Amino acid sequence: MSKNLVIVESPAKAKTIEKFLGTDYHVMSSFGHIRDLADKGIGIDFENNYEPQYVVSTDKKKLVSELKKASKDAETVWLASDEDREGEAIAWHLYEELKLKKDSTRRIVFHEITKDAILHAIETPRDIDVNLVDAQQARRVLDRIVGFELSPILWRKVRPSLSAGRVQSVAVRLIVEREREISQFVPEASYRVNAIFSSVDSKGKPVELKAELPQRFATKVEALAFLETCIKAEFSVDDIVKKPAKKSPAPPFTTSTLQQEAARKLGYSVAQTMQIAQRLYEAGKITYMRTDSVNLSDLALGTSKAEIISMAGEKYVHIRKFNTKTKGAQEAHEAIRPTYMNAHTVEGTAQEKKLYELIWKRTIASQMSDAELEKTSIFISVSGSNLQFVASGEVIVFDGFLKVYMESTDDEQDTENESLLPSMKKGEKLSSVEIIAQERFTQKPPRYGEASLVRKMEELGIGRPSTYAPTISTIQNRSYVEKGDRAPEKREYNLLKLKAGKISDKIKEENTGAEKSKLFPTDIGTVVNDFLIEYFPEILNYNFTADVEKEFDNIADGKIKWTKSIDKFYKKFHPIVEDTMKNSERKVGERILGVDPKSGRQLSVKIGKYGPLAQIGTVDEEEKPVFASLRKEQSIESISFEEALELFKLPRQVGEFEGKVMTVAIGRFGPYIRHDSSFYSLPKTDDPMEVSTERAIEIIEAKREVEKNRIIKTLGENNEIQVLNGRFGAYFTFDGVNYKIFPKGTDPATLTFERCQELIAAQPEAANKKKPFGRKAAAKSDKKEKAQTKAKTTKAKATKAKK
DNA sequence: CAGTGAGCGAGCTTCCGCTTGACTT
Repeated sequence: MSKNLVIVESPAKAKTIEKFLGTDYHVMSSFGHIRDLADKGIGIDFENNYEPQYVVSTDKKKLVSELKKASKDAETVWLASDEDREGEAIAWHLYEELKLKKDSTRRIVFHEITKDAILHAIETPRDIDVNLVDAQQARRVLDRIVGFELSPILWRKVRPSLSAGRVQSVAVRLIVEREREISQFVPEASYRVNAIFSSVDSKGKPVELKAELPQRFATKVEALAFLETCIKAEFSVDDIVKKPAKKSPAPPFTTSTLQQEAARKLGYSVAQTMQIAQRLYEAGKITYMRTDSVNLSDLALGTSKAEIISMAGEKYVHIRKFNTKTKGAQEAHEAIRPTYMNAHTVEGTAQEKKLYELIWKRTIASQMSDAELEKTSIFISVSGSNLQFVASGEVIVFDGFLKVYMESTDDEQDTENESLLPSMKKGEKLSSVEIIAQERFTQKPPRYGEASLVRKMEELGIGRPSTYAPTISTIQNRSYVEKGDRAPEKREYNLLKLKAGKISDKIKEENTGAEKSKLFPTDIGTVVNDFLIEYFPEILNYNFTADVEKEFDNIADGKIKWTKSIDKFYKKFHPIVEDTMKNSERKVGERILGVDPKSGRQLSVKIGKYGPLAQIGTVDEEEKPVFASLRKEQSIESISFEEALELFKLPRQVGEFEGKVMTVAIGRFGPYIRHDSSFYSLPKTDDPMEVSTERAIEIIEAKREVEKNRIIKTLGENNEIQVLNGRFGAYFTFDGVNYKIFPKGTDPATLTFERCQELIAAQPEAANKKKPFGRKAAAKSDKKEKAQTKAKTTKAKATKAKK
């Protein structure tokens, strides 16, 4: 039995540390927090000075009893959770729950997992910082109060099962407001002028030079006037300016910057990035992946230096210490870096390799020299005008860190690759090849993607490295926000071109506004957001978290008692909750669009039981209202009167077939024809408003034909196996499960019952190999989770009933 | 697997932050 028990938060960390400490130390992991506020009810005793009611989480019961046993057997227990607010609280909860003794308990901390750091920590133990623990209790209780008092208001006033909270509601707000900025955006046009000049170099070889006019023209008249003067103008090199410039590497990765770069460079979602990073961490390949620190350990700096020298030479080394700029960063860990800097790559899946290499490059680059550039600008004067063209070029004099890594940016539209310019002399005459004035429009603000939302949240100090990915899935799971694409729209622009002394004037077309994998607010998200902003502006304020963080700091510094701080908040907050519950109106986002010209009744849109709907008439009229669902891409906020009216043209009857009517409508899976209680999907090429009787019959018969050919044969005494024709070729089903037929080229007609049994036996492995990511898997796990909690609650109910 | 949208109003839902598995199609 070991004399010492060390408890850390992460099992991977436990494994590493145990190696450093030797046989006298047994290292165990708490797997994060071991207990939390009680889940039934609010878990806070308001009568008793906000006393938190902590319970050991059900999935931690077994672990806690193991820890308890191990702590009893040990002479000394070392609480080595992270050195931040949550870590301190974890230590305290362990102390309380394991009923540890003060004399035999030590609190130690280290921010890097190196032998020196850990041995040093063991030599310098301290007590649990009660003030820091209290700051965490205040954080926890505040979040519980906000979440559990706001959510029920939404259940009553908007829709059941909704949620609100300090972090998620602000995240949704960002997206709703961005969407409004975009829809209110009015693009402004101006004319940008580019020119191509030609000359000959010293050897008499012709060279071309691209230049741009820094000024833009507001109107076509001005642009045209400038081109007119260019017809007769002489062009000459007025000045050549060379300026040295520097580029510095970005700091090593934090959780947030890793998520952004992995999204930009590798196209991963934030959840994906975290899953892959977790695997690399567990395999000991990288340091901890949930961190807000850009700091590297001395060990890492040393090995990086050695690596750079062997790779590129001494002059590429520039050791740097980065400082975090992030609001509220707690810096309990190092930056995300490779464990061993000399490993340029790792074994593993393609995704793991790519992410690892990204981390390796970023880390190495952060310790490399600046890149040195020379920027050249050639100013070209135009006779008869005081405007000047500018040609700019950039040459890398010394590549420095660019040898391994360049950070990406979000706006990749300005990819004018500035390169080497031909050498020119002052006063040199140039002739113009062509000069183009192109109408350009100001850009809409971009929608947030997952990673750019994380960046914004981090900037506002909202959320923590461990919660970025979960928060993003929460707001999507609650259907406040949807990830989606937007097809580009065509836009006309004007192009004026001066060539060979003539100006041409053309209208051209460009694509604009295409978006991929961006976050869009849903109607329910918008309605909930507007409701919360109306009644709880303080909580939804972007600075709310920053303000309460200051308060928590004061608690941590011992300047104020946590219960006092919470009391101050609650006394203000709770009355508003009560008042809103009593006096606010139900919010369904109703918009009245006008009057239906046919019936003369009111046309409106709102959120209904099953989602957004349009409605003709009102419930208080004698005649019942008529309803129609909004299409997937429509929203209450932006739908027009005409578009809403259009919805009522379906379902529409398209005639009779075999004595039964055929109706065309649009359902969850798109347009369909219903006939004799069967459904027939409309091909994309058919417009549901136009489909004729003949065409509808054609579609029905086509599907029947496919159905007829679907069954190849049936096998087994009760036909329990069916061999069928599917979209991807023949397959067979048994007991509701589909099975592949192999080897390839097998004639399905020759299959026997016995052969099918063999194939069934062979399939489970094949099915297990493919692990799909994404919506399906997520929806599944969500469902399961729900089922589990349901089981839990029914169980709880049963035990209650027994009592 | 495609329709619904009043009601009797049961009993349910919900937060943030710290950690990893547990499941199948």
